[in-house]
Amino acid sequence: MSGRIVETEAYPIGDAAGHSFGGETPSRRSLFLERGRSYVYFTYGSCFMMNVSSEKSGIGAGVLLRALEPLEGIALMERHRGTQRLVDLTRGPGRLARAMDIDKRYDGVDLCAEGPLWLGAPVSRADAIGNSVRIGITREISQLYRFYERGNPFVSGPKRLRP
DNA sequence: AAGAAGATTCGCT
DNA sequence: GCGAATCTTCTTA
Repeated sequence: MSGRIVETEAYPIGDAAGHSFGGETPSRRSLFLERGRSYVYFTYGSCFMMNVSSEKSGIGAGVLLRALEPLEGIALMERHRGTQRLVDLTRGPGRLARAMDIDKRYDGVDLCAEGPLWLGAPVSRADAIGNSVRIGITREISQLYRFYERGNPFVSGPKRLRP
């Protein structure tokens, strides 16, 4: 399976809304690994979400993957998600992880190395990038740390946040 | 040992 | 648009 990343959110160093805020704990260890590792966590009783660590070892920060444009393995993603609605397959962080069958098994893996899960090179040039407040958080709500490709139908969130 | 909150999703109206 | 579902982790006693 593969997809083009069309929406992300940044949780930089010292961000009070980030999981690294308050220091390193066993479950959040991966966020403190050197840049390019995956940090997968479980929330709301039903959703896994995937981040890419973004700083050097020992410093907690990362980028949440919020949406993909599905490219390969769409039939398999449909099976994982239990729907055939293409536009809903990977629109949102929980759906994205479910479609790709990403769970704790992939927590901490090196996304820049050979393995079951990795980040590839861009397959096409990105259209204009919009930004907005982050979705679903209650702290640091004035920061515009959500980034998305304008007009892409696979971007999540309310319409007013994706013109 | 118990309680509350959470980087969401789904179904219903 | 709204509320429930669902469970891990951290906080407090």
